[in-house]
Amino acid sequence: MSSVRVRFPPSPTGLCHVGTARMAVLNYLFAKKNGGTIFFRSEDTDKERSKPEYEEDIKEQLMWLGLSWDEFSRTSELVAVHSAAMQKLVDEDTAYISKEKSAKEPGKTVEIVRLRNPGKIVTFADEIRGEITFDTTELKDFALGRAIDDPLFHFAVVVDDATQGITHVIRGEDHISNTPRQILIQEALGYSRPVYAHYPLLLGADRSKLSKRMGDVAVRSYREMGFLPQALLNYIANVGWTPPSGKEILSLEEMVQEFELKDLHKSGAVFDMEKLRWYNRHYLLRIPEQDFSAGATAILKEAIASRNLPWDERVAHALAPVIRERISVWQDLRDLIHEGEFDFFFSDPTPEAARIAHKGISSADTIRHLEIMKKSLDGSDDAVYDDPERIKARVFEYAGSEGRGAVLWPLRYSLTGREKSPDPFSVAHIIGKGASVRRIDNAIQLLKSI
RNA sequence: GGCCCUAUCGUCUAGUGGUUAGGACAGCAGCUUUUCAAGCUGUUAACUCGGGUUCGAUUCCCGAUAGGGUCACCA
Repeated sequence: MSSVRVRFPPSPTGLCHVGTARMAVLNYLFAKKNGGTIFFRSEDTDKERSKPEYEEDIKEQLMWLGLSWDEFSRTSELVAVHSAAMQKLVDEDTAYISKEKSAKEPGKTVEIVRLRNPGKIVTFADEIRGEITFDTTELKDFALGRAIDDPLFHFAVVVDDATQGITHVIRGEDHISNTPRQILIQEALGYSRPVYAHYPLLLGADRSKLSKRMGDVAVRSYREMGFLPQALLNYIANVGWTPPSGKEILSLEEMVQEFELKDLHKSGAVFDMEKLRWYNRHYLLRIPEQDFSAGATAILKEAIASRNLPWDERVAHALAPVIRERISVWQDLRDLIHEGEFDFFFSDPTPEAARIAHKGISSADTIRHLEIMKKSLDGSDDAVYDDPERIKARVFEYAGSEGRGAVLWPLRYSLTGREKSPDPFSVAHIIGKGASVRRIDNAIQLLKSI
């Protein structure tokens, strides 16, 4: 039994697409599970649209996801092999050169190489879907190359698959209709047939093939939004495949252990951003505190600067736990800051006097409560501010006896100037003693002035 | 339109010739809570339709319908 050999055959005509990443993951899992070899084949047969930077992006994003490959080839560099194969077909009269008017350049005549289609019925076994049969007559004498030395996609694919000894072709179902013509080329060339497995496509919200029109499809975009590679990898592998264990959260190693082609689904699946966000939050919650803090600080620093607020390293660091509780993806943090949700951590808020008192509580009582809070917080030594729980312990008994809302609402509102925010203990901890006391005092003065 | 593929909650899915058709995300409710977020608990919601086969079909077969893919001198 020959060993397994699979391929990642992206065409470098655009940034790495999530569909490309999914193709790579599925092939990777199958290869690793079976101790196989992976060929990364850059299919740059379209000279006009292929760009080196796209090839770079695809490699970069796949590596970012944690994938790897064993061998690399570039279709354009194998043209000699393709030409020889095509020439052989022409010599055998299995293919012929046809002089035609150029479809691209009006007026020009070109020599297209076409296969003499035997027009037979082709049946192939698909590992996921069973037997699939086509009548290839309708394919006519399809084109193999724009010239003997300028192969078209299907021809190059077949020759490269055979030359590289590919045993399993695992690709999206959009290639099912391409399979019979590739088989015709294979047979003309006398190659053996690989095992085929066509998995379902990733769909947009409208259930059509995921495309740029539906929003972000570039892996790079997800990376820039702050999705973690494990989360994206886990998600794209799990939509369209269910491991026997039924687990939803799996590491790449666990996926390899569980992978079987037969567990791939048959029907297309809608790409669900909410589910992806859920995966991301799961992984974000598990990254080490130090790393999370460093990541949050970097984003905060830039976003806070863009709002022209003074930077405070200590505040930023203390803010990390609050941030972790509120975001699913790093981009959420940028959004939060740009919406002004976190301004009060870096500069004193401007509360409205009328909103300071809790509902149904008089201004006089509120001033009294705030005076006591201020005194209590002012009298606390700095160590108390190291831990929100200690601040809470400091004021909670009073709040409990006087009515939590009556005391805690004005305290929190004084500190944040917002109807909605994290709790006052966390806020006081983060902004520190000086700012806390100052803000409470501001609120008291504001209340007295009306 | 021809050909091909597919069909279970809104979404991703599990599953079986006899089940209270299970889970996850989202939603909703409650708890907790000064607010928000988080967390915890509970909960709404599905077998596309019509014929067969069968004692019995969500499950097997056929058809319809719907959705998708593909029909290049793109990949």
